[in-house]
Amino acid sequence: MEPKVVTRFAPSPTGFMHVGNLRTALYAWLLARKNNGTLILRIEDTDKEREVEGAITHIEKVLNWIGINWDEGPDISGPHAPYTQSERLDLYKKYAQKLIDGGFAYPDPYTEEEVDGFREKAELAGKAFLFREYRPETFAIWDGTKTLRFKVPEIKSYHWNDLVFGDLSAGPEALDDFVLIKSDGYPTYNFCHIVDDIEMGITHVVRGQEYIASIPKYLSLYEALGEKPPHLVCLPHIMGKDGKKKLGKRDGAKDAMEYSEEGYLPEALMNFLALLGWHPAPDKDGIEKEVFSKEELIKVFEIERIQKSGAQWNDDKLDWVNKEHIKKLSPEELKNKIFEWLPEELKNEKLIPVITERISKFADIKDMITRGELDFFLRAPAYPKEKLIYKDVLLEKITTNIKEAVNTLENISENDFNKENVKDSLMSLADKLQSRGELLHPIRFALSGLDKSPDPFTIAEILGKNETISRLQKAI
RNA sequence: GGCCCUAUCGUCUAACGGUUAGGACAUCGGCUUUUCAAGCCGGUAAUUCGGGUUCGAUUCCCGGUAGGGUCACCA
Repeated sequence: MEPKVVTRFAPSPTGFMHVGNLRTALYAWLLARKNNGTLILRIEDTDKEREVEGAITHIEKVLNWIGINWDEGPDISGPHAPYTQSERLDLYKKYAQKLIDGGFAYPDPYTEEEVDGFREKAELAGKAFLFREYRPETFAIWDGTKTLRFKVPEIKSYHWNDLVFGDLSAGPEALDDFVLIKSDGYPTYNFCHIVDDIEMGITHVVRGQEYIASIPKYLSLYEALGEKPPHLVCLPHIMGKDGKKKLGKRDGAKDAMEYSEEGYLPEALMNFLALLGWHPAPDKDGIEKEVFSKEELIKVFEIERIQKSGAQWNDDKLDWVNKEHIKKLSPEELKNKIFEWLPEELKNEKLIPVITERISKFADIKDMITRGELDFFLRAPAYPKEKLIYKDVLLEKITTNIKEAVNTLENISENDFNKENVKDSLMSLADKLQSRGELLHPIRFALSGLDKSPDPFTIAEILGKNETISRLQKAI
Protein backbone atom coordinates (compact mmCIF):
# COMPACT_ATOMS: atom_id res chain seq x y z
CA MET A 1 0.00 0.00 0.00
CA GLU A 2 1.16 3.50 -0.79
CA PRO A 3 2.06 5.44 2.32
CA LYS A 4 -0.10 8.35 3.35
CA VAL A 5 0.39 11.39 1.16
CA VAL A 6 2.46 14.10 2.82
CA THR A 7 2.99 17.27 0.85
CA ARG A 8 4.41 20.62 1.72
CA PHE A 9 4.27 24.20 0.65
CA ALA A 10 7.63 25.78 1.29
CA PRO A 11 7.75 29.46 0.44
CA SER A 12 10.65 31.74 1.19
CA PRO A 13 9.74 34.97 2.96
CA THR A 14 11.27 37.23 0.36
CA GLY A 15 8.28 39.37 -0.51
CA PHE A 16 4.60 39.20 -1.15
CA MET A 17 2.99 36.00 -2.28
CA HIS A 18 1.88 36.22 -5.88
CA VAL A 19 -0.64 34.14 -7.71
CA GLY A 20 1.99 31.79 -9.15
CA ASN A 21 3.13 30.75 -5.68
CA LEU A 22 -0.46 30.53 -4.64
CA ARG A 23 -1.32 28.06 -7.37
CA THR A 24 1.60 25.87 -6.31
CA ALA A 25 0.25 25.94 -2.78
CA LEU A 26 -3.22 25.16 -4.09
CA TYR A 27 -2.14 22.07 -6.00
CA ALA A 28 -0.13 20.77 -3.06
CA TRP A 29 -3.12 21.34 -0.81
CA LEU A 30 -5.53 19.76 -3.26
CA LEU A 31 -3.27 16.73 -3.52
CA ALA A 32 -3.14 16.38 0.25
CA ARG A 33 -6.86 16.89 0.83
CA LYS A 34 -7.83 14.63 -2.06
CA ASN A 35 -5.86 11.78 -0.49
CA ASN A 36 -6.65 12.51 3.15
CA GLY A 37 -3.02 13.39 3.48
CA THR A 38 -1.03 16.02 5.29
CA LEU A 39 0.03 19.46 4.14
CA ILE A 40 3.01 21.00 5.87
CA LEU A 41 3.80 24.68 5.72
CA ARG A 42 7.53 25.17 5.91
CA ILE A 43 9.33 28.49 5.79
CA GLU A 44 12.52 28.47 3.76
CA ASP A 45 14.31 31.47 5.18
CA THR A 46 17.92 30.62 4.52
CA ASP A 47 18.61 33.68 2.42
CA LYS A 48 18.97 36.32 5.06
CA GLU A 49 19.85 38.97 2.46
CA ARG A 50 16.55 38.77 0.64
CA GLU A 51 14.33 38.19 3.62
CA VAL A 52 11.48 40.64 3.96
CA GLU A 53 9.94 41.46 7.30
CA GLY A 54 6.31 40.50 7.62
CA ALA A 55 6.43 38.14 4.68
CA ILE A 56 5.57 35.06 6.74
CA THR A 57 2.52 36.73 8.23
CA HIS A 58 1.52 37.80 4.76
CA ILE A 59 1.87 34.28 3.34
CA GLU A 60 -0.27 32.87 6.13
CA LYS A 61 -2.83 35.60 5.59
CA VAL A 62 -3.13 34.81 1.90
CA LEU A 63 -3.49 31.08 2.50
CA ASN A 64 -6.08 31.65 5.18
CA TRP A 65 -8.05 34.01 3.00
CA ILE A 66 -8.27 31.69 0.06
CA GLY A 67 -9.05 28.73 2.27
CA ILE A 68 -5.89 26.64 2.15
CA ASN A 69 -5.26 25.13 5.55
CA TRP A 70 -2.21 23.23 6.71
CA ASP A 71 -1.77 20.48 9.24
CA GLU A 72 1.70 21.35 10.44
CA GLY A 73 3.51 24.65 10.28
CA PRO A 74 5.35 27.32 12.21
CA ASP A 75 2.17 28.72 13.76
CA ILE A 76 0.64 25.42 14.89
CA SER A 77 3.77 23.30 15.30
CA GLY A 78 3.61 19.53 14.88
CA PRO A 79 5.73 16.38 15.12
CA HIS A 80 8.48 17.77 12.90
CA ALA A 81 8.90 21.17 14.54
CA PRO A 82 10.43 23.61 14.08
CA TYR A 83 9.01 24.47 10.64
CA THR A 84 11.26 27.40 9.91
CA GLN A 85 14.56 26.48 8.36
CA SER A 86 16.62 29.06 10.21
CA GLU A 87 15.67 27.19 13.39
CA ARG A 88 16.84 23.85 12.03
CA LEU A 89 20.50 24.70 11.45
CA ASP A 90 21.81 21.94 13.71
CA LEU A 91 19.97 19.37 11.68
CA TYR A 92 21.59 20.52 8.46
CA LYS A 93 24.98 20.48 10.13
CA LYS A 94 24.34 16.90 11.14
CA TYR A 95 23.54 15.93 7.58
CA ALA A 96 26.55 17.89 6.33
CA GLN A 97 28.78 15.95 8.67
CA LYS A 98 27.27 12.73 7.41
CA LEU A 99 28.16 13.73 3.86
CA ILE A 100 31.67 14.75 4.86
CA ASP A 101 32.14 11.44 6.63
CA GLY A 102 30.99 9.61 3.56
CA GLY A 103 33.37 11.58 1.35
CA PHE A 104 30.52 13.43 -0.36
CA ALA A 105 31.33 16.94 0.81
CA TYR A 106 34.34 19.15 1.08
CA PRO A 107 35.20 22.74 1.91
CA ASP A 108 35.53 25.03 -1.06
CA PRO A 109 39.25 26.00 -1.20
CA TYR A 110 38.71 29.05 -3.39
CA THR A 111 37.67 32.58 -2.68
CA GLU A 112 34.46 33.88 -4.23
CA GLU A 113 36.53 35.98 -6.63
CA GLU A 114 38.46 32.95 -7.80
CA VAL A 115 35.27 31.02 -8.48
CA ASP A 116 33.88 34.00 -10.39
CA GLY A 117 37.06 33.95 -12.42
CA PHE A 118 36.59 30.31 -13.32
CA ARG A 119 33.04 31.04 -14.36
CA GLU A 120 34.06 33.95 -16.54
CA LYS A 121 36.71 31.85 -18.20
CA ALA A 122 34.20 29.13 -19.00
CA GLU A 123 31.79 31.69 -20.38
CA LEU A 124 34.47 33.18 -22.59
CA ALA A 125 35.26 29.72 -23.87
CA GLY A 126 31.57 29.29 -24.63
CA LYS A 127 31.27 26.41 -22.21
CA ALA A 128 29.05 25.80 -19.23
CA PHE A 129 30.83 26.37 -15.96
CA LEU A 130 31.21 23.31 -13.79
CA PHE A 131 32.80 23.66 -10.41
CA ARG A 132 33.60 19.99 -10.29
CA GLU A 133 36.25 20.53 -12.94
CA TYR A 134 38.13 22.56 -10.35
CA ARG A 135 37.57 20.10 -7.55
CA PRO A 136 40.71 19.87 -5.34
CA GLU A 137 42.69 16.63 -5.25
CA THR A 138 42.48 16.34 -1.51
CA PHE A 139 39.84 17.74 0.79
CA ALA A 140 40.70 19.94 3.73
CA ILE A 141 38.96 19.60 7.07
CA TRP A 142 35.79 21.66 7.20
CA ASP A 143 35.85 23.98 10.18
CA GLY A 144 32.42 25.41 9.54
CA THR A 145 33.63 28.80 8.35
CA LYS A 146 34.12 27.96 4.70
CA THR A 147 31.50 27.11 2.18
CA LEU A 148 30.85 23.43 2.01
CA ARG A 149 30.36 21.82 -1.36
CA PHE A 150 28.79 18.60 -2.41
CA LYS A 151 30.92 16.06 -4.18
CA VAL A 152 28.85 14.44 -6.90
CA PRO A 153 29.09 10.71 -6.25
CA GLU A 154 28.97 9.70 -9.87
CA ILE A 155 28.98 11.70 -13.07
CA LYS A 156 26.20 10.17 -15.13
CA SER A 157 22.91 10.79 -16.85
CA TYR A 158 19.75 10.69 -14.81
CA HIS A 159 16.33 9.42 -15.80
CA TRP A 160 13.40 9.95 -13.56
CA ASN A 161 9.65 10.18 -13.55
CA ASP A 162 7.70 13.32 -12.88
CA LEU A 163 4.02 12.95 -12.06
CA VAL A 164 3.18 15.77 -14.46
CA PHE A 165 5.90 15.73 -17.08
CA GLY A 166 6.36 11.99 -17.23
CA ASP A 167 9.75 10.52 -18.05
CA LEU A 168 12.50 13.10 -17.88
CA SER A 169 16.21 12.85 -18.31
CA ALA A 170 19.29 15.02 -18.22
CA GLY A 171 22.93 14.57 -19.16
CA PRO A 172 25.91 14.63 -16.80
CA GLU A 173 26.42 18.35 -17.34
CA ALA A 174 23.43 18.90 -15.09
CA LEU A 175 25.46 17.61 -12.17
CA ASP A 176 27.88 19.71 -10.23
CA ASP A 177 29.54 20.21 -6.88
CA PHE A 178 26.97 22.70 -5.68
CA VAL A 179 27.14 24.58 -2.40
CA LEU A 180 25.59 22.85 0.59
CA ILE A 181 26.44 25.37 3.29
CA LYS A 182 27.12 29.00 2.53
CA SER A 183 29.92 30.96 4.13
CA ASP A 184 27.41 32.62 6.42
CA GLY A 185 26.63 29.22 7.90
CA TYR A 186 23.18 28.91 6.36
CA PRO A 187 22.45 25.97 4.09
CA THR A 188 21.37 26.44 0.50
CA TYR A 189 17.91 25.55 -0.71
CA ASN A 190 19.43 22.73 -2.75
CA PHE A 191 20.62 21.09 0.42
CA CYS A 192 18.21 21.88 3.21
CA HIS A 193 14.98 21.31 1.33
CA ILE A 194 16.11 17.75 0.76
CA VAL A 195 17.06 17.26 4.38
CA ASP A 196 13.69 18.59 5.46
CA ASP A 197 11.75 16.57 2.94
CA ILE A 198 13.46 13.45 4.24
CA GLU A 199 13.00 14.37 7.89
CA MET A 200 9.38 15.34 7.46
CA GLY A 201 8.50 12.27 5.48
CA ILE A 202 7.37 14.18 2.41
CA THR A 203 5.96 11.83 -0.21
CA HIS A 204 5.15 14.39 -2.91
CA VAL A 205 7.15 17.47 -3.75
CA VAL A 206 5.05 19.96 -5.67
CA ARG A 207 6.88 22.93 -7.18
CA GLY A 208 7.33 24.98 -10.31
CA GLN A 209 8.72 23.71 -13.57
CA GLU A 210 11.81 25.89 -13.17
CA TYR A 211 13.19 23.26 -10.83
CA ILE A 212 13.33 20.54 -13.46
CA ALA A 213 16.82 21.57 -14.47
CA SER A 214 18.09 21.13 -10.90
CA ILE A 215 16.46 17.82 -10.21
CA PRO A 216 19.48 15.71 -11.27
CA LYS A 217 21.42 17.54 -8.56
CA TYR A 218 18.81 16.57 -6.01
CA LEU A 219 18.78 13.02 -7.22
CA SER A 220 22.55 12.75 -6.82
CA LEU A 221 22.28 14.15 -3.31
CA TYR A 222 19.59 11.64 -2.38
CA GLU A 223 21.91 8.97 -3.68
CA ALA A 224 24.82 10.19 -1.55
CA LEU A 225 22.53 10.23 1.48
CA GLY A 226 21.28 6.77 0.71
CA GLU A 227 17.69 7.99 0.56
CA LYS A 228 14.90 7.33 -1.87
CA PRO A 229 13.57 10.51 -3.49
CA PRO A 230 9.88 11.36 -3.08
CA HIS A 231 7.40 11.63 -5.94
CA LEU A 232 8.25 14.68 -7.97
CA VAL A 233 5.52 16.95 -9.23
CA CYS A 234 6.57 19.87 -11.38
CA LEU A 235 3.95 22.41 -12.36
CA PRO A 236 3.83 24.27 -15.67
CA HIS A 237 4.31 28.00 -15.49
CA ILE A 238 1.57 30.55 -15.43
CA MET A 239 2.28 32.92 -18.30
CA GLY A 240 1.69 36.65 -18.29
CA LYS A 241 -1.42 37.97 -20.00
CA ASP A 242 0.37 39.87 -22.72
CA GLY A 243 3.25 37.72 -23.77
CA LYS A 244 4.48 34.23 -23.37
CA LYS A 245 6.73 34.93 -20.45
CA LYS A 246 6.50 33.16 -17.16
CA LEU A 247 4.35 35.23 -14.87
CA GLY A 248 6.67 36.76 -12.34
CA LYS A 249 6.51 39.71 -10.02
CA ARG A 250 8.42 41.77 -12.57
CA ASP A 251 5.85 41.21 -15.28
CA GLY A 252 2.84 42.07 -13.24
CA ALA A 253 2.09 39.01 -11.16
CA LYS A 254 -0.04 40.56 -8.49
CA ASP A 255 0.04 40.10 -4.77
CA ALA A 256 -2.68 37.56 -4.11
CA MET A 257 -4.13 39.85 -1.45
CA GLU A 258 -4.96 42.40 -4.13
CA TYR A 259 -7.64 40.05 -5.38
CA SER A 260 -9.15 40.09 -1.95
CA GLU A 261 -9.00 43.86 -1.91
CA GLU A 262 -10.67 44.08 -5.30
CA GLY A 263 -13.55 42.05 -4.04
CA TYR A 264 -12.94 38.70 -5.63
CA LEU A 265 -14.34 35.79 -3.68
CA PRO A 266 -11.66 33.45 -2.35
CA GLU A 267 -13.42 30.41 -3.73
CA ALA A 268 -13.60 32.04 -7.13
CA LEU A 269 -9.89 32.77 -7.23
CA MET A 270 -9.22 29.23 -6.08
CA ASN A 271 -11.51 27.90 -8.80
CA PHE A 272 -9.83 30.01 -11.46
CA LEU A 273 -6.32 29.16 -10.28
CA ALA A 274 -7.11 25.46 -10.23
CA LEU A 275 -8.25 25.67 -13.83
CA LEU A 276 -5.05 27.37 -14.93
CA GLY A 277 -3.13 24.32 -15.95
CA TRP A 278 -5.56 21.66 -14.90
CA HIS A 279 -8.97 20.49 -16.04
CA PRO A 280 -11.17 17.78 -14.64
CA ALA A 281 -12.35 14.96 -16.84
CA PRO A 282 -15.80 15.51 -18.33
CA ASP A 283 -18.46 13.64 -16.35
CA LYS A 284 -20.32 10.56 -17.56
CA ASP A 285 -22.68 12.72 -19.59
CA GLY A 286 -19.81 14.54 -21.22
CA ILE A 287 -20.55 17.76 -19.34
CA GLU A 288 -17.45 19.88 -18.89
CA LYS A 289 -18.08 21.67 -15.63
CA GLU A 290 -16.02 24.73 -14.82
CA VAL A 291 -17.49 26.24 -11.70
CA PHE A 292 -16.46 24.41 -8.57
CA SER A 293 -16.75 24.98 -4.88
CA LYS A 294 -13.79 24.19 -2.68
CA GLU A 295 -15.22 20.80 -1.75
CA GLU A 296 -16.01 19.92 -5.34
CA LEU A 297 -12.50 20.82 -6.35
CA ILE A 298 -11.02 18.46 -3.80
CA LYS A 299 -13.33 15.75 -5.05
CA VAL A 300 -12.50 16.03 -8.73
CA PHE A 301 -8.83 16.98 -8.54
CA GLU A 302 -6.49 14.56 -10.21
CA ILE A 303 -2.78 15.16 -10.46
CA GLU A 304 -2.69 13.13 -13.68
CA ARG A 305 -4.68 15.80 -15.46
CA ILE A 306 -2.32 18.68 -14.81
CA GLN A 307 -1.14 20.16 -18.10
CA LYS A 308 2.43 20.22 -19.27
CA SER A 309 2.31 23.50 -21.10
CA GLY A 310 2.09 26.89 -19.48
CA ALA A 311 -1.26 28.59 -19.15
CA GLN A 312 -1.81 32.25 -19.78
CA TRP A 313 -3.40 34.40 -17.12
CA ASN A 314 -6.82 35.62 -18.23
CA ASP A 315 -8.58 38.38 -16.30
CA ASP A 316 -11.79 37.98 -18.31
CA LYS A 317 -12.15 34.38 -17.31
CA LEU A 318 -11.38 35.19 -13.70
CA ASP A 319 -14.13 37.83 -13.73
CA TRP A 320 -16.56 35.34 -15.21
CA VAL A 321 -15.71 32.68 -12.64
CA ASN A 322 -16.08 35.26 -9.90
CA LYS A 323 -19.49 36.30 -11.17
CA GLU A 324 -20.57 32.67 -11.20
CA HIS A 325 -19.51 32.38 -7.58
CA ILE A 326 -21.32 35.57 -6.66
CA LYS A 327 -24.48 34.04 -8.11
CA LYS A 328 -24.05 31.07 -5.81
CA LEU A 329 -23.95 33.23 -2.68
CA SER A 330 -26.91 33.03 -0.31
CA PRO A 331 -29.06 36.20 -0.13
CA GLU A 332 -27.64 36.90 3.32
CA GLU A 333 -24.01 36.50 2.20
CA LEU A 334 -24.65 38.56 -0.89
CA LYS A 335 -26.19 41.35 1.13
CA ASN A 336 -23.32 41.42 3.60
CA LYS A 337 -20.73 41.44 0.85
CA ILE A 338 -22.38 44.21 -1.10
CA PHE A 339 -23.04 46.34 1.96
CA GLU A 340 -19.33 46.23 2.77
CA TRP A 341 -18.79 48.27 -0.35
CA LEU A 342 -21.65 50.72 0.01
CA PRO A 343 -21.79 54.01 1.89
CA GLU A 344 -24.50 54.21 4.58
CA GLU A 345 -27.03 56.06 2.44
CA LEU A 346 -26.95 53.34 -0.23
CA LYS A 347 -27.24 50.37 2.10
CA ASN A 348 -30.66 49.34 0.94
CA GLU A 349 -31.72 45.81 0.08
CA LYS A 350 -33.71 47.00 -2.92
CA LEU A 351 -30.50 47.94 -4.67
CA ILE A 352 -28.96 44.48 -4.36
CA PRO A 353 -30.38 42.94 -7.56
CA VAL A 354 -29.47 46.04 -9.59
CA ILE A 355 -25.92 45.92 -8.29
CA THR A 356 -25.50 42.18 -8.50
CA GLU A 357 -26.25 41.86 -12.17
CA ARG A 358 -23.92 44.71 -13.02
CA ILE A 359 -20.71 43.63 -11.28
CA SER A 360 -18.26 40.79 -11.70
CA LYS A 361 -16.28 41.69 -8.58
CA PHE A 362 -17.26 43.78 -5.61
CA ALA A 363 -14.82 46.59 -6.38
CA ASP A 364 -17.01 47.27 -9.44
CA ILE A 365 -19.50 48.75 -7.00
CA LYS A 366 -17.10 51.62 -6.44
CA ASP A 367 -17.09 52.29 -10.17
CA MET A 368 -20.87 52.20 -10.28
CA ILE A 369 -20.99 54.81 -7.56
CA THR A 370 -18.33 56.94 -9.25
CA ARG A 371 -20.26 56.85 -12.51
CA GLY A 372 -23.35 58.00 -10.64
CA GLU A 373 -25.29 54.88 -11.50
CA LEU A 374 -26.86 54.70 -8.07
CA ASP A 375 -27.55 58.42 -7.67
CA PHE A 376 -31.16 57.94 -8.68
CA PHE A 377 -31.71 56.27 -5.34
CA LEU A 378 -30.46 59.29 -3.41
CA ARG A 379 -32.11 62.21 -5.13
CA ALA A 380 -34.32 63.21 -8.02
CA PRO A 381 -32.19 63.77 -11.09
CA ALA A 382 -31.71 67.12 -12.77
CA TYR A 383 -31.56 67.12 -16.55
CA PRO A 384 -32.43 69.27 -19.54
CA LYS A 385 -35.94 68.51 -20.77
CA GLU A 386 -34.65 67.51 -24.21
CA LYS A 387 -33.24 64.38 -22.62
CA LEU A 388 -36.78 63.09 -22.22
CA ILE A 389 -37.34 63.06 -25.95
CA TYR A 390 -37.41 59.70 -27.58
CA LYS A 391 -36.15 59.83 -31.16
CA ASP A 392 -38.06 62.70 -32.84
CA VAL A 393 -41.28 62.49 -30.88
CA LEU A 394 -42.64 65.94 -30.01
CA LEU A 395 -42.21 67.17 -26.48
CA GLU A 396 -45.96 67.70 -26.17
CA LYS A 397 -46.58 64.07 -27.00
CA ILE A 398 -43.99 62.98 -24.46
CA THR A 399 -45.66 65.14 -21.84
CA THR A 400 -49.02 63.58 -22.59
CA ASN A 401 -47.50 60.13 -22.33
CA ILE A 402 -45.98 60.81 -18.96
CA LYS A 403 -49.29 62.26 -17.74
CA GLU A 404 -51.07 59.12 -18.79
CA ALA A 405 -48.43 57.04 -17.09
CA VAL A 406 -48.97 58.96 -13.87
CA ASN A 407 -52.71 58.38 -14.10
CA THR A 408 -52.16 54.67 -14.61
CA LEU A 409 -49.69 54.37 -11.79
CA GLU A 410 -52.01 56.24 -9.42
CA ASN A 411 -54.35 53.27 -9.72
CA ILE A 412 -51.81 50.94 -8.15
CA SER A 413 -51.99 50.93 -4.38
CA GLU A 414 -48.85 51.68 -2.48
CA ASN A 415 -48.60 48.11 -1.23
CA ASP A 416 -48.90 46.65 -4.71
CA PHE A 417 -46.41 49.07 -6.21
CA ASN A 418 -43.90 46.47 -7.31
CA LYS A 419 -41.97 45.81 -10.45
CA GLU A 420 -44.47 43.36 -11.92
CA ASN A 421 -47.53 45.52 -11.42
CA VAL A 422 -45.81 48.65 -12.64
CA LYS A 423 -44.67 46.74 -15.68
CA ASP A 424 -48.10 45.31 -16.40
CA SER A 425 -49.87 48.63 -16.28
CA LEU A 426 -47.17 50.56 -18.08
CA MET A 427 -46.82 47.94 -20.80
CA SER A 428 -50.52 47.85 -21.54
CA LEU A 429 -50.41 51.62 -21.81
CA ALA A 430 -47.34 51.47 -24.02
CA ASP A 431 -48.95 48.93 -26.32
CA LYS A 432 -51.58 51.50 -27.23
CA LEU A 433 -48.88 53.76 -28.61
CA GLN A 434 -47.07 53.23 -31.89
CA SER A 435 -43.80 52.64 -30.10
CA ARG A 436 -43.10 51.60 -26.56
CA GLY A 437 -40.00 53.73 -26.50
CA GLU A 438 -41.88 57.02 -26.52
CA LEU A 439 -43.44 56.09 -23.21
CA LEU A 440 -40.79 53.95 -21.61
CA HIS A 441 -37.77 56.08 -22.43
CA PRO A 442 -39.08 59.33 -20.91
CA ILE A 443 -40.22 57.49 -17.81
CA ARG A 444 -36.93 55.72 -17.43
CA PHE A 445 -35.06 58.95 -17.88
CA ALA A 446 -37.29 60.98 -15.61
CA LEU A 447 -36.74 58.42 -12.88
CA SER A 448 -33.02 57.83 -13.34
CA GLY A 449 -31.55 60.79 -15.17
CA LEU A 450 -29.15 58.33 -16.77
CA ASP A 451 -28.45 57.30 -20.34
CA LYS A 452 -27.72 53.81 -19.08
CA SER A 453 -29.78 52.58 -16.21
CA PRO A 454 -31.91 49.70 -15.00
CA ASP A 455 -35.35 49.43 -16.58
CA PRO A 456 -38.07 51.87 -15.42
CA PHE A 457 -40.11 49.19 -13.64
CA THR A 458 -37.23 48.19 -11.44
CA ILE A 459 -36.44 51.79 -10.62
CA ALA A 460 -40.08 52.50 -9.87
CA GLU A 461 -40.19 49.67 -7.38
CA ILE A 462 -36.99 50.81 -5.72
CA LEU A 463 -38.24 54.40 -5.42
CA GLY A 464 -41.73 53.51 -4.31
CA LYS A 465 -45.02 55.00 -5.46
CA ASN A 466 -44.69 58.47 -4.01
CA GLU A 467 -41.21 59.21 -5.24
CA THR A 468 -41.93 57.69 -8.64
CA ILE A 469 -44.96 59.83 -9.20
CA SER A 470 -43.27 62.90 -7.83
CA ARG A 471 -40.41 62.51 -10.31
CA LEU A 472 -42.84 62.02 -13.14
CA GLN A 473 -44.78 65.11 -12.09
CA LYS A 474 -41.59 67.06 -12.05
CA ALA A 475 -40.87 65.89 -15.57
CA ILE A 476 -44.26 67.03 -16.74
C1' G B 1 25.60 28.95 -26.29
C1' G B 2 25.05 23.93 -23.29
C1' C B 3 21.24 21.05 -21.03
C1' C B 4 16.01 20.39 -20.52
C1' C B 5 10.72 21.06 -21.42
C1' U B 6 6.42 22.34 -24.37
C1' A B 7 3.16 22.79 -28.91
C1' U B 8 -5.49 21.85 -30.50
C1' C B 9 -9.85 28.14 -31.86
C1' G B 10 -7.38 34.95 -29.60
C1' U B 11 -7.32 32.43 -24.30
C1' C B 12 -8.19 27.98 -20.85
C1' U B 13 -8.99 23.25 -22.59
C1' A B 14 -11.83 18.03 -24.35
C1' A B 15 -11.18 14.05 -27.62
C1' C B 16 -9.25 4.05 -25.91
C1' G B 17 -5.37 5.56 -33.25
C1' G B 18 -11.46 5.98 -36.38
C1' U B 19 -15.64 12.49 -33.88
C1' U B 20 -19.07 16.98 -38.85
C1' A B 21 -12.24 18.05 -33.77
C1' G B 22 -16.41 19.15 -28.35
C1' G B 23 -16.94 22.79 -24.19
C1' A B 24 -15.86 27.44 -21.57
C1' C B 25 -14.02 32.72 -21.62
C1' A B 26 -13.55 36.59 -25.15
C1' U B 27 -15.66 38.25 -29.81
C1' C B 28 -19.74 38.88 -33.46
C1' G B 29 -25.13 38.52 -34.58
C1' G B 30 -30.22 37.82 -32.97
C1' C B 31 -34.17 37.54 -29.23
C1' U B 32 -36.42 39.29 -24.69
C1' U B 33 -40.03 44.97 -22.03
C1' U B 34 -37.08 51.60 -24.92
C1' U B 35 -31.21 52.46 -22.81
C1' C B 36 -27.57 49.55 -19.85
C1' A B 37 -26.75 45.05 -17.43
C1' A B 38 -28.28 40.12 -16.98
C1' G B 39 -30.49 35.98 -19.51
C1' C B 40 -31.58 32.89 -23.82
C1' C B 41 -30.41 31.40 -28.97
C1' G B 42 -26.97 31.31 -32.88
C1' G B 43 -22.25 32.48 -35.77
C1' U B 44 -16.82 33.14 -36.73
C1' A B 45 -12.59 30.64 -34.98
C1' A B 46 -7.79 25.49 -33.83
C1' U B 47 -4.83 20.25 -34.36
C1' U B 48 2.95 24.58 -35.94
C1' C B 49 5.52 22.42 -40.43
C1' G B 50 7.91 18.09 -42.89
C1' G B 51 8.74 13.07 -42.92
C1' G B 52 7.63 8.21 -41.26
C1' U B 53 4.58 3.82 -38.63
C1' U B 54 -0.61 2.44 -39.72
C1' C B 55 -6.19 0.45 -43.57
C1' G B 56 -6.54 5.10 -40.74
C1' A B 57 -2.92 9.90 -37.17
C1' U B 58 -4.71 15.77 -33.05
C1' U B 59 -3.18 11.19 -30.78
C1' C B 60 2.81 6.97 -31.74
C1' C B 61 8.22 7.84 -33.75
C1' C B 62 12.03 11.14 -36.07
C1' G B 63 13.48 15.99 -37.79
C1' G B 64 12.65 21.25 -38.57
C1' U B 65 10.29 25.68 -36.57
C1' A B 66 8.51 28.45 -32.64
C1' G B 67 7.95 29.36 -27.51
C1' G B 68 9.52 28.52 -22.54
C1' G B 69 12.78 27.06 -18.43
C1' U B 70 17.67 26.61 -16.44
C1' C B 71 22.86 27.08 -16.14
C1' A B 72 24.15 31.52 -8.11
C1' C B 73 27.36 31.22 -1.55
C1' C B 74 18.33 32.78 -4.82
C1' A B 75 14.80 29.87 -3.87
